[in-house]
Amino acid sequence: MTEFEAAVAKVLAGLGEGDVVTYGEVAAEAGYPGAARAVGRFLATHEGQPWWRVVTGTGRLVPQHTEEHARRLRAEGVTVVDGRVRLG
DNA sequence: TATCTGACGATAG
DNA sequence: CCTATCGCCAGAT
Repeated sequence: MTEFEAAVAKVLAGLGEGDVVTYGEVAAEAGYPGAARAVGRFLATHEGQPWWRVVTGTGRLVPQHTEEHARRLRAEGVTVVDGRVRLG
């Protein structure tokens, strides 16, 4: 577990049910602004993380995982339309 | 150390 | 709204 991973995991742990953030937000909160891709890699390689509460900067769900992603978000009360989270 | 890859992001067309 | 391209960072080989 690297410092970067620990920081990201900590930010994710702070999320609650129905809460959604972007990769950029997570990276910035973790102290690594601009490392959005690294966040995605972390979620993709590490299990046990609330990855479904993380979406792209435009509200798009995780590519190639939109089905499972949308399903999990809906389960937490998040409105998903056409593979995207309703921005409000 | 060099090179490639990916669940990203912003900009241009 | 879409796709295409470049820039970004951290990890793996």
